[in-house]
Order: sequence, then structure tokens, then C-alpha cells
Amino acid sequence: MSQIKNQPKHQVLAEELRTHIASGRWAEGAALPSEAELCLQSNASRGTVRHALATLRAEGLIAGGQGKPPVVAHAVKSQSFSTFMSFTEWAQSMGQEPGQRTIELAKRPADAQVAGHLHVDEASMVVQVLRLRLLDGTPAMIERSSFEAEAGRLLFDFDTDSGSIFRYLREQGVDLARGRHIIDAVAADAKDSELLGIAEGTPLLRERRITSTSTGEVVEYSDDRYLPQLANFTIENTSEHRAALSRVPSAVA
Amino acid sequence: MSQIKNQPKHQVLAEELRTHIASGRWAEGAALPSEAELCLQSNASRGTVRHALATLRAEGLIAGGQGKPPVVAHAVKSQSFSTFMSFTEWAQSMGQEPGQRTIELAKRPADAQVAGHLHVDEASMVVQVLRLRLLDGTPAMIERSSFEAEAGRLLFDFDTDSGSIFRYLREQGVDLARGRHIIDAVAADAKDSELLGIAEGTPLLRERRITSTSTGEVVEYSDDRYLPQLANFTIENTSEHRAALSRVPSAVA
DNA sequence: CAGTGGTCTAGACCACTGG
DNA sequence: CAGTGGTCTAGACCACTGA
Repeated sequence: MSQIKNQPKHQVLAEELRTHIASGRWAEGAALPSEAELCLQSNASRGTVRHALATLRAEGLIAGGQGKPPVVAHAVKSQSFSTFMSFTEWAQSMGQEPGQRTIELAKRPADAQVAGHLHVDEASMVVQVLRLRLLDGTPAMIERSSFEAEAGRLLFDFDTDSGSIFRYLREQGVDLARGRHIIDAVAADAKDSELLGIAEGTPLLRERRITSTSTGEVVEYSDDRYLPQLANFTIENTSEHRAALSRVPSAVA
Repeated sequence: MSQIKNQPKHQVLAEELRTHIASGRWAEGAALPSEAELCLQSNASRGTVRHALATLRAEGLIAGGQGKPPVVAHAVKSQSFSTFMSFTEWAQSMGQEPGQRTIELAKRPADAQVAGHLHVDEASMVVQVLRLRLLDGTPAMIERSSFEAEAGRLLFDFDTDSGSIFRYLREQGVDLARGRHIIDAVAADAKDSELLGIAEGTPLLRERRITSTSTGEVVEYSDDRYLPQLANFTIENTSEHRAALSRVPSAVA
């Protein structure tokens, strides 16, 4: 009643269950109410309840089934799309203070690699940003982003020292709906070592990110290098639900 | 008719669509048949068709919606659970020859870190395997696995030089249904450099894997270190479906 | 055995998209 | 406007689990 109620029932239900699990109200490993019970409690049909449960299943929060009630698996919260995509939002969600120092913002012709990832012709103009990202004031990551021209133009009207480019572009109506993340390890080069204040050759955790619209047009390609002491990636997968994950030979990438 | 037909309809449909997409029969970015059409073609109800489409959505194969037909996003195949979990199966799926050289197979008390991940008391007995993994005959990864005692005991009846421990344990009836993967970068230590034939301090891509049963009991903890020239990880996420992904401060892990 | 989840159907209404 | 996908319902049958 006090809710805006724009949300569909199955989402409300899923969020409710998520909260109960996160609050530890249902112990890890304990059984949830049966589907039939949830139907009564939420006054929804079984289809709707199952939709909500399927969502939690895909998030790795619950497991089990067939004959027995579903079970709380991990109380670990999976991160939303925007939390996973935005350094700023991520840091804030972890209770840390994000920061950034812009080293360079430039418009220049794309080199072969960037052009390939952005699906534009080599030597097309792209907008490139080089920033040092901070966590609670200490250097944590180096971000080298390249934007396709149309979205990139907007960046010249934005203070890139002020916060999240991802959030800014979304506010400007840019459709950012999908991310592909290629993760590997590299040795810090001269520039990396200078900016992060570490020895050359130090192992860094690299995330190359390709951000695209809901229809598949590529908007951004970024090469982000984290100090592995400060961040890592966690993936969960189950035999029940196939996730969009793969381990690939580096030659292919 | 020629099928065994043990599979539910929605899985068959999903597999069919997956095949069509992978074969390039439907171009990348092109629209799929509408749900109504798919209902007729497959002689299924709309609920079933939507179930199949939801599966592909979660795999990142299709996107779009609301008012317009779904669109083929990437023709990239996501890997099944077992392909993602098993080095052997993964290598074979990429058309490469997996191999392994067992350095050690031992039963010993768990140290603090292993005990913590396996959820057993420190100094409980665990079974540890140290193997060098090869791709087409060249060293690619170092695997340090620790198994909880009950499952680990089975390994002494298995030739760990012969292939996949994962497959063997499953054949023995061990319930391996969930994986958590923590990915970061580390410098090669003395042992790593010796086995992989690289300089000490070389960056390695590390995957720490916690494998558990469908009810959440931990069976295996493994520390795998890849040569980053030979493998990396790819993740896809979309704003539509929340995936079981997170980027976390290393201190937490 | 009773209770559970897994699958499937048929029909309904809504919100959004495009011409 | 007609067509699309998003949501929701009600009822049915099956396969599996555990007491």
C-alpha cells in the first residue's frame, strides 16, 4: 500500500526473499517455505512464485529441489548490473570512498586493437580517457577507456574528476545494457608502475571490458588494471543453470 | 521421434535455438521469430516457449524485447557447468589436448586456510593433489587441490595422471553441483617458476575454486595458477538479468 | 504414502513498439 | 492501430523425496 507498486509481483517477491536471506532470518542450509506456502503468503499464483524463485536460483542464492524444498545456499549478495559495471557505485556499495584523477582526456584516431573492439574503422576518431582510480584515497586501479565518437563527445561536457562516467552517460540517455569482461593478468609496464607507485613487472589483475547497447552496438572498450591486493572477481556457477561464462585460450581473445 | 525424448520440451527448444544461432543461420543482430510463431513451430504453449527464451537470455545469446521481437546478441557459446569446472573437458572443447603430470598425492592435516575454505576443523585430514596441467604438451597451469576426506579417499583408487578428477568423482556418485571462483593475479613463487619453466615473479592468473554439493557442503578447494598467455576468463552480464557475479575487495576474501 | 518441485497448457490483460 | 513481449492466473500431470 505504501509502495509505488510499479514493480511486477515476481520482482517484489524476489526482493523480499533476498532480504530475508541476507538478514540471516533463514539460516544458511535451511529450507525455505514450500512453493505452495509462498503462494498463500504472497497471494500469488504458482507461476509467479516460481518466476521469483528462478531469479534467486540464477543468482546462486538458493539451490536444491525435486521432492524437497529449496535450500538457502549462500548469503552472498550478487551485484547488480550497474554495481558490477561502475567502479564508483561498486566502491560505495562496499563502504569505501571512490576517487579518481584524470590523467588525460583526448580525441584521436583509434589504433588497430581499439578499432577492432569498438567495431569501427581503424583511424576513426574515438574519445579516450586515462584515469587513476582510488579507494579511500589510495591508488587502486588504472582505467584506459575508449568511447565510440557519439557517446564520447558527451564526455567533453563532463568533469571526469567528479565521478562515474557510466552513470553520467546513462543519465544522458546512452543505452548501456550489456558488458563483456575478459579477465587475465599482466605485468605492470612503466606507465602503470609510475601511476600506481609500484615496481615495474608487478602482477596486475586486468579486466578488459566491452560495453554495448541492448541491440549490440559497442559503445566502450576499456582496459582496467587493478592492484590484486585490492580487488578480485568472484563468479558462481551451478549445474542447474548455465551462466554466461567461459574460460578461453588467450590467443582467441 | 528419433529422439530419446527424456528431455523436457523447453530444453529441447532452447538447444534448437542455440544451434540455429551458433550456425549463423540467424545473423547477429537479426530478429528471431516472434513468440507466437515459435509456439506454432514447436507446438508448445507460450509458457514453454518463454522458458526456453529466458534460458537463452540468461546465457547472453539474445537480447531486446518489449514491443519488438528478441534479437540475436552474440553468437558466442557460453560453457556448460562441467566444461567450466573441468580442465580436461575445457581443453577438449577448445580442440586442444589436455595433459597432466602428478607431482604429489598426499593425505595430511589441513592448514588454516584450507580448513577454512573446506569448513572442516584445522588439522583434520584432507587429501591434496599437486598437478602440472598441460595444453598440447606444454605446461599451462598448476593445480593445487584439497579434498574433504570422504571424497578424497576415492582418489587413491584413481590414476591422477590419466585425466579428469572432476569426471571421475562424478562417476563415483559424488555430488558436484556448484562452483565458486575467485579470480586474481599473483607473482609466480619458486615452485611455480620451477614447474612452469618461467622466471620467478612472472604474473600468473589465479583461480581459487570452491566446489560444493547441491546442498552446500564443500568438497574441494583448489588454487589453480594459469599462464596468462594461455588462458583467461570471460564474463557477460546484462541489465536484464542479474548474474552471480561480484567484484570484491581482496581483504574480504 | 503424502508432499514436494518440474513441466506444460490455455487464456487473459497490460505496456510498449512500429507503421 | 495491430503486433509484440511482460505479467499473471488456474489447473493439470508427472517424477522425485522422505517418513
